[in-house]
Amino acid sequence: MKKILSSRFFNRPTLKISQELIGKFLVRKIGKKKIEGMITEVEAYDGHRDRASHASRGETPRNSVMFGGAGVWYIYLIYGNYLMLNIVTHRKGYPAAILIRSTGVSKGPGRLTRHFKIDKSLNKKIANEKSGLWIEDRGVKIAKSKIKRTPRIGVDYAGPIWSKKHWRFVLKTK
DNA sequence: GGAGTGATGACA
DNA sequence: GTCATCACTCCA
Repeated sequence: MKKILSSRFFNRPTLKISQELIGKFLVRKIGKKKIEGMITEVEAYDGHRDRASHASRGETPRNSVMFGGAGVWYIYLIYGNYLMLNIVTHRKGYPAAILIRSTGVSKGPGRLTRHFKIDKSLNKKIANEKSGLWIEDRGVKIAKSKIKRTPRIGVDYAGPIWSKKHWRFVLKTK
């Protein structure tokens, strides 16, 4: 069983999707070559009230894609070196996205984008075969007990209320 | 523990 | 135009 996740899948509450993304497959296609890996770690950024989210300061040229429709990539540069890969969720007008932090074949969000040869040209593109970057359901079932929830990484600046929310989802290795 | 790195956003 | 900040990684 193999099914590409469509915008319908992503047009739902962010935290619910975050949990379901664990065990799905990230697929990158460049020409005839495919790079793929199972998603093992994600973080949710949900709504304009989330102080850790780029959307907390309102809409800007960079984050405008978060305010748009679901199932679209949000890619941006951080610390002058690393690109972050996010998938936009929730309905149009509600700013939310999920940061894909890790797959089985790469550790860390900056390493992930490098491994999958993701660049800024994919920003604002729809996650499907046409754009060359998408997410698939391959029928892998992950029990809820196998998913660990922790606070998000690197968001202390957002203050205790938001930095302590358990919006990071990680696949337990054993 | 600390440097590197450059786009972005806030402010003037 | 300036300036501080940052959803990270690497090396010590």
